Amino acid sequence: MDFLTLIRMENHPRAGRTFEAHVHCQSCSIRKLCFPFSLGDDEIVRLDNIIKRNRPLQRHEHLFRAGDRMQHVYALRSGSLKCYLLNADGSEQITGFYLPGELIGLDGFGTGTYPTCAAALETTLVCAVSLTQLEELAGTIPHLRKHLLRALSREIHDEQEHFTHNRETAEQRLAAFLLNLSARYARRGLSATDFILPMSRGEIGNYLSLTTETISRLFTRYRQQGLLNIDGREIHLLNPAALCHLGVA
Amino acid sequence: MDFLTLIRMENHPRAGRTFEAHVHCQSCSIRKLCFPFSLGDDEIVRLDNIIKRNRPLQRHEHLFRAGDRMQHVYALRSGSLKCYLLNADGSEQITGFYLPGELIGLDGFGTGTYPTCAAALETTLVCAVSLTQLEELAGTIPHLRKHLLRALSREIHDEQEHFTHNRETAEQRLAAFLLNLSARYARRGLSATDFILPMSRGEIGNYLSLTTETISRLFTRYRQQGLLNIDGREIHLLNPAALCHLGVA
DNA sequence: GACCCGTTTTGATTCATATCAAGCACCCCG
DNA sequence: CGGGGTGCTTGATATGAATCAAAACGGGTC
Repeated sequence: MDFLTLIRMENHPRAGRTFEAHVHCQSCSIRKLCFPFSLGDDEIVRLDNIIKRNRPLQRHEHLFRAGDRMQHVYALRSGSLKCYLLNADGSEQITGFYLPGELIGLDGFGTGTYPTCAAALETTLVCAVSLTQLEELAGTIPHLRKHLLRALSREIHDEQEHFTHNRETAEQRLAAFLLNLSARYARRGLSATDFILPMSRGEIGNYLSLTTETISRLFTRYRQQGLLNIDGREIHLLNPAALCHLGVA
Repeated sequence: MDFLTLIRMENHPRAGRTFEAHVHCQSCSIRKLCFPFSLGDDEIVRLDNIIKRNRPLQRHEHLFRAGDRMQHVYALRSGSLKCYLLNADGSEQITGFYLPGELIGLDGFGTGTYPTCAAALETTLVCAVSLTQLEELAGTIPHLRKHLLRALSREIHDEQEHFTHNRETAEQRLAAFLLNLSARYARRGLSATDFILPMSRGEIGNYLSLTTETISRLFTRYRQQGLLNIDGREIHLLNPAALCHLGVA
């Protein structure tokens, strides 16, 4: 039995059995992240009723692939995953990394099929929300309707920001990326300065339109400048302010 | 009186007076582009009732600015405009160009304020849809609800595609840009091979993360290769297939 | 017609990052 | 314990587009 499997079983002792039994939106610790608005008791139950909890995905396993019919929107419960487009030549272009509480698959509304593939970066749990039921529910719960529009809209803005960074130098882009991750971990109550990168240097590079080599060199340079310590995927930000300054300068 | 003003008056003889009087969604030639789904007579009237038609915007005039409270979503009726983010240093990053039938301002749902500025590239007419009324209407017209999600979702996908192009060469990116414009004009019943670029070389460059000089050099190169003719902003695609091939290769 | 200002074109040079090429570290596995 | 795979690091070189610079063009104004 390999290390990952061990970890998985430790975190999720009921792996292999269904997860329905003991977790409900009513008591979910990250509900405020997925659906951050007040719902009546009745409404929460209706939301909970249409949510399926899938067995855990393992590293490299796919949640869906580009072109699959969109039947669910997913909320990430634990772990992390990446979404990527497939280029004509078969290479992948990572469009985003997702952390707990974030919604995945919203970009499928446009055509009714997912435009991207979604793959787990580590052992990952998601909640699946049936599309047809979600759309119905959106008709009767104005808050939910508004939230969906917001989530989509925010994703557009994120893409725009991400795009804008492309005109900056490699140094600035990586700094902005690290700070973005840091802020997202902090929102989840985790350390803003110490965290584990769930993705490889190559994946970061792919996402930022840089090469593995450039990412690696930049980490070395940051380390030499005393901005951070990094050992493998374990990162410790020593001077977030300076990193931030890089991003702006 | 300058040329632009003349043009405006010629196209829009009622400029200065209200436009409400004579145009309705019921009879609008591009309604299928803004809201491309079947509505009952009653529903069309309800949609039409919440739409305001503004006086024309002139070149460089703004529809809204980044940070403005989002009170309307806009449908472009004629002309064209650009949306851009303001960077910390005050420079602009163009996030998109809009043609008739396209919806503008959807990315404001996220925060309730527009993240971008929107400025007319030429004399331009828009229909303004009140946000609160649109949200109400979305509650009762499922098609409309679905369409909004679709429009947003599609915009995400467009951003992703646009982003992906960033890893390609300048030559490929400009080719993809021209073909994209061409396809959009064609959808509007206009020529796919002959059209006027509503934006400057600098604006194209800004949008594609390239410099004015590079855009200019590329146009010269395309011309030398017999791919197109271009005179000022008047463009004539001679070999779209080869241009397309560039984009893929 | 003379001048001006913004846009476009063209050329020479520079620079950031990709590419090519090794070597290293770690982990799994036999 | 040794072999092989994968991901990471480091170095040398190449290159595509930016930058700097200047000239050409067009339209608008006086």
